[in-house]
Amino acid sequence: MGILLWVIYHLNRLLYLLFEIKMMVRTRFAPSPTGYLHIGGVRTALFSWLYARQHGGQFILRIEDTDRERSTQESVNAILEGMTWLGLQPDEGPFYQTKRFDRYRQVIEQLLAEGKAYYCYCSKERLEKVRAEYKARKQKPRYDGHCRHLSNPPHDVKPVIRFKNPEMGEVVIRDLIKGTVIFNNNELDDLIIARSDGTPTYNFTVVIDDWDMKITHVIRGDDHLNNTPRQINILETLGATLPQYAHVPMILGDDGQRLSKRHGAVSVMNYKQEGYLPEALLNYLVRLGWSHGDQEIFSRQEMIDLFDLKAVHSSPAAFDREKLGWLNQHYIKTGDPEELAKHLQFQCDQLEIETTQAPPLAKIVKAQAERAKTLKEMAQNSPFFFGNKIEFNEKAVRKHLKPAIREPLTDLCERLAHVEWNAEAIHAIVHAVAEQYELKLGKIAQPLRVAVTGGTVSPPIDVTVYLIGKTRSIDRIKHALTLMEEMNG
RNA sequence: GCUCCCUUCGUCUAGUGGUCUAGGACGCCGCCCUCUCAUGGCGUAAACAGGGGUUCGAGUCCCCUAGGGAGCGCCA
Repeated sequence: MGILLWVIYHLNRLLYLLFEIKMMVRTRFAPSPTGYLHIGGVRTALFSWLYARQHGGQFILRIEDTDRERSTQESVNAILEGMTWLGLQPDEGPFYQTKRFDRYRQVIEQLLAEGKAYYCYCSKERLEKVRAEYKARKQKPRYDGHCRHLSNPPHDVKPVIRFKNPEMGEVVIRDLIKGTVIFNNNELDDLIIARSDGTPTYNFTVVIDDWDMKITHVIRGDDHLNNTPRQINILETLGATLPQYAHVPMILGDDGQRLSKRHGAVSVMNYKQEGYLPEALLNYLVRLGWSHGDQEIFSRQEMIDLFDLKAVHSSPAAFDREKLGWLNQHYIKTGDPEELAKHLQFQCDQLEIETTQAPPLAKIVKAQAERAKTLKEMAQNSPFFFGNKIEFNEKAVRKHLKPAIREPLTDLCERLAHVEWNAEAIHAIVHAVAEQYELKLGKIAQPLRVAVTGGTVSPPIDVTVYLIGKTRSIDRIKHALTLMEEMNG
């Protein structure tokens, strides 16, 4: 009996494993290198990556560079750089479509031989005319199939090659996000699969690649939903198994309009420049158009475990920088200070802030985490920790460095000079001086703050003074005292 | 113009016919904490696009309208 159970158990496991192998998930991200990698692209890449990770599958990167005019190596580099920064490394690739022209040619030849594609000699002028005619008849502009049955083609024009799209019937897409979407074949026309120079076009190369690369789930922007029926028709003609489709809606700007440079359609690397953390950006993006109950914070592993294409909204979502900022600060507050210090160093380098005089950056991170939404902001808000010289805020000086504070401040300075340098001791001294002169804590803390930072805003005064360091603090207080003397004669 | 997609607080969303006098989060405003600024805690205001159905009952299902978006290239 025991042996029987053992056999059944392992048989089940074997079946399960076989099923898993058969159903091995393969997703892809297929950008065209005609610009930077922007936030919308990152989100579809993230969804694809998550889906592959969750199912123990592969995530493939494919560069769609068939448009040789507009594709650039810089763009490819920008895409690779962005994905590396975010930790969305592909398991396979990058594959370049321009290196697969032989394969495309081969399939085109096959389609031609089987009468499933044909040469089209129509001039651009004629095509335009035909389109205009359809439009005039209040129909969708499209190709009229003129060259489908051409008996004696002209010899002086280089033809394009068109795919014979079915004229009847409909294409039913079972989209994982959009649901069932139906297109009538009579809405479609015979699309060009090879240009007159022989190079293949997008709608064709995508199909061949997804097929060859055994992509099981095509997760992409919903601007491709309209292309899908054409692609399915080609796939079916080729006898290929169809992948599952998931069309994710686009991201809108904060004004609900199409994302433009003004609101964030900038390179992802721009977010690095601005001091955002990859985990914050990813967390923000995964929650844009997708949710798991009321959960807002997702670690990378949680995203992988919980992400679900079926829970992705079918409506577009607006990009909200405020919320990104909140998440970024969350990760600044909860992250490893040593790790964050590297990011802060990066920002200082960007801003040409000298950090050799500064206390350990990890300590600055700890002190400033609560008052910075980005690392860039943190670097900009901490000049008094970095340099030797500080700039006095005139208004702050006038308000807080009044004659009455001269004596307590002098006293304070004296005591600081003889204390063991740590935040607790400084804290005790500030309190003691306040008590001695019967001042509210603020009446001594603020003048001290102005003296050592030049302004009225900084981390708690004991921590601030501690981090600025003994010598620099005392020098600055003395400097402030002489300044006061000059002011008041 | 045609085809397709979309529509819950300002924004991201929960909600899969009754538990919704619609919940959470960001933001806003207020209060508390407080040496500043923040953080944190508490709280207020704030939405089912409109109209018809179906149903005992609709934010949830169906239809129409309006509004928004995408596609209609020898671009991807």
